[in-house]
Amino acid sequence: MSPRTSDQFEKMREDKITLIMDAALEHFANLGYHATTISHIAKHAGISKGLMYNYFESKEALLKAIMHKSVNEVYKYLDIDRDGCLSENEFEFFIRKIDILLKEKRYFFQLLMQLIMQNDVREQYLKALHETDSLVHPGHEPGDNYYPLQILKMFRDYFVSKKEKMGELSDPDRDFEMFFITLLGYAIKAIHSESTDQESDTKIINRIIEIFK
Amino acid sequence: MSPRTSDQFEKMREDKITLIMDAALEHFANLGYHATTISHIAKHAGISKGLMYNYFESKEALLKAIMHKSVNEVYKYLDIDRDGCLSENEFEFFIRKIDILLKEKRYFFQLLMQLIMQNDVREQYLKALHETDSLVHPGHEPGDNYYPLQILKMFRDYFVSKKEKMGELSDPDRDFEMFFITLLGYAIKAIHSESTDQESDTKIINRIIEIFK
Amino acid sequence: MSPRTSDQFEKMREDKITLIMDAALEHFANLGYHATTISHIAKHAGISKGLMYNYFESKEALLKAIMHKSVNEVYKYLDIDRDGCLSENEFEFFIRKIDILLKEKRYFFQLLMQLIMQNDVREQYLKALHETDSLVHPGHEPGDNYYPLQILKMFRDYFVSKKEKMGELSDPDRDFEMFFITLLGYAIKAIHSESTDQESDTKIINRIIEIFK
Amino acid sequence: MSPRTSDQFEKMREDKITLIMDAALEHFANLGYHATTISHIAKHAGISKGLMYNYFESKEALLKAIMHKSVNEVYKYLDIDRDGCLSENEFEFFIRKIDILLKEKRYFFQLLMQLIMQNDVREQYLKALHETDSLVHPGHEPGDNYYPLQILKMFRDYFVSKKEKMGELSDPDRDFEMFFITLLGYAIKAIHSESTDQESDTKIINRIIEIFK
DNA sequence: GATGAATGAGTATTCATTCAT
DNA sequence: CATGAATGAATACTCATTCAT
Repeated sequence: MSPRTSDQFEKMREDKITLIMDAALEHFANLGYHATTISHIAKHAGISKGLMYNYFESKEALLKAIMHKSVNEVYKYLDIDRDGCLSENEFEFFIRKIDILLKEKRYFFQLLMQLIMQNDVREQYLKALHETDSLVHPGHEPGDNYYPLQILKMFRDYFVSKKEKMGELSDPDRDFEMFFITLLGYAIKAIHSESTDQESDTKIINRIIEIFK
Repeated sequence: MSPRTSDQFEKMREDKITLIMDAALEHFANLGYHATTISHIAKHAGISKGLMYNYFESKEALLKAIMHKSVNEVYKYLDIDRDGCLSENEFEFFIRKIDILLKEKRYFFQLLMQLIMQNDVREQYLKALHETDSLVHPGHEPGDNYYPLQILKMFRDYFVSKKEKMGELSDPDRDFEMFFITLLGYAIKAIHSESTDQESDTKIINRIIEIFK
Repeated sequence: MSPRTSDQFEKMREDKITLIMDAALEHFANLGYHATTISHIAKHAGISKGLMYNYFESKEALLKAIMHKSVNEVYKYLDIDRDGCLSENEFEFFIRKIDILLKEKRYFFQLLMQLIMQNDVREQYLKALHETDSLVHPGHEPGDNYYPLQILKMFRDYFVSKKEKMGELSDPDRDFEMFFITLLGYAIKAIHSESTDQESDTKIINRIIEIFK
Repeated sequence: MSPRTSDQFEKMREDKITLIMDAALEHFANLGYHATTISHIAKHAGISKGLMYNYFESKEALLKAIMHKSVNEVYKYLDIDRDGCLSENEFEFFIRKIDILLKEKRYFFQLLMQLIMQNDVREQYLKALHETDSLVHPGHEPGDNYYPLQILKMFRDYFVSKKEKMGELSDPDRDFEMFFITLLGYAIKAIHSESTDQESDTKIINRIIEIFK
């Protein structure tokens, strides 16, 4: 009888926004952004088409909101806000964390990969990532694009310092790139394989750690 | 003004088809299949929209024709129609061939990746690959999907026989998968990096050979 | 905390209605009826969309209420409910009153002009004016459309009687029409000119009086 | 059988564009821009909705094209590209021309008036008129907005020079403005009166000429 | 009364596909 | 064979109106 309070409205909004984003992310991941219609999303979220536009200005705004939120969640989970330096144990820990993320946020990574595969989107998206990165780690300028993402830099540093410590003859840039492509390949396989054969995946993760740690 | 022979006509037809397919492949790779319009393709190929429909039944038929042709070209180039067994030298040779292919058929692989990233398309496309595979290698049935692609089987066999020969303690399935994801990661990086830093790429390829040969 | 009397409620109601109508009139005048949204109006009036529907059945009902109210206010201000006959001084007085009205009710006249400019609305609205006119002056039937508005009749009569008195050779119908279009042109200029250059306007009003008095 | 020539296509395009613009202008004038739907226009023009977009980028582009074309036609008909100075005979001639224009291009002027009545559109449109004006009369800069339209300037000059010649005590600015609002009032009445009572109109036009010549 | 979330019919716009020439 | 005008179904988006609280 009495009108809803501001807080109640806020709660409703939050819930609905989450509902819509989840439904949209799933469809975007499965069908691709362009092939996904607002009708699809609305039906799957159990709302009317119009309601989506109460919360998101456009289909593209919805996509950006999803990506932004997911990227932040990933950042938060990875917790890279430490000294920016990896010990060997941290290295292993990180890789296992990433593996968990890949599976928990499978839809996000599927969508991310799709977007990155599109030449026109990739450049634009990488730029946005830069900015997010700069915001999270204020030490870096938006223009500073040698190591666009802190997390990549951290891993590269790991291989550099590893060489120093070991006095090895290895090439840290090459090692880093080998590590990067191996992880990339694993990620793609992991997020797209239907039967999550966890045992097989664990073997691979262990092997990656064994090789690169 | 002598009437053209039917051979000449056939030649013109082929040229036109190639023209259209090339234009379409480039756009599909850059913008994605859905975001690419027939108008775009036609304008870029220097023909009218209507003409496209003289050669291809639909946009989807065009896509399928492109994929079919490209897959065949790749098969042909890789020349896997031998005894199906890899020696060490052949292994190295293969990887180097694949690297060349990735760069020469960059647009095809970019498109292929995009398609494979889409859950609904992937399944369907993998099935089609099976069939192509079966056609090329009549020993296999379309339903037989343990080794969907001969080429994959060949590589797995390589790792199996390597173990046998070496009497090593390695796990050939794991090694094969490590090899697969490493190559996959490399492929994605190679086909999408703007500046084809050949030197850096060669380092990686050499390292891959060094590790897995 | 004593319960409000129904008079107090009625007063609040009236205030709210006025608030909404004022906000709506301003937006209708600036953007046009169709381009103005209920959301715009509600936000500008500082109320919710839903509340508007407590006071007005629909957007169109709101428009009609605004027009009705404004027309009545204009009628009241012009006070044409006398003997229906204009002396020369009354003529001058009237024109000056109209000038004041144009500026005080600028938004109303802007909206009125917009509506009148639309062929489909004009006819319908003129009919409604007739009825209002008939209500105010019960001597006239709704169908009687020779002198749709008493005020126009009064002015025409003025020009007729002026001729009679003066014994001039003038054509009262033509003079009336000249007067009408001059005032119409002045009105449009006056209500739409941003910088209300009162001096210049007064010159014109004086000139109009000089010519037609 | 043989494909159409470029010329044939061009002709078809021109015809269709004219057809669409005519249908659109009529509807815009009758219902207003916002209340007119593309479906309305398409149905009235006897074409599909989609076809409109072969010729005009958007509904707004269609409106602009119509206005641009009409303004140019009016300019051309009025032929103001002479010495920019009006003799008394030319003055009379002009007014009669304008009267003809008002009736021949009734829909355009109805639409023009509607647009000008909308505060937000007016400013924007006047700016566009400036530019058109500057293009037609290259002596004027876009920024020069004292006399935004050559045609207005010409008339004002007429009243200035009239005073000089006559040595009268008149105020040319006031006279010009009286002339302007009279013509404006006449225009509005003329383009909106259903029964084109030509006789009555001619009387008024004659009177206007008599007064202001 | 008051709120703003929710609806859905309606509108502009796009684009694969057809077809007369 | 070749053209591009033409179609219409589908899609993103808007907004007056309703309704649970």
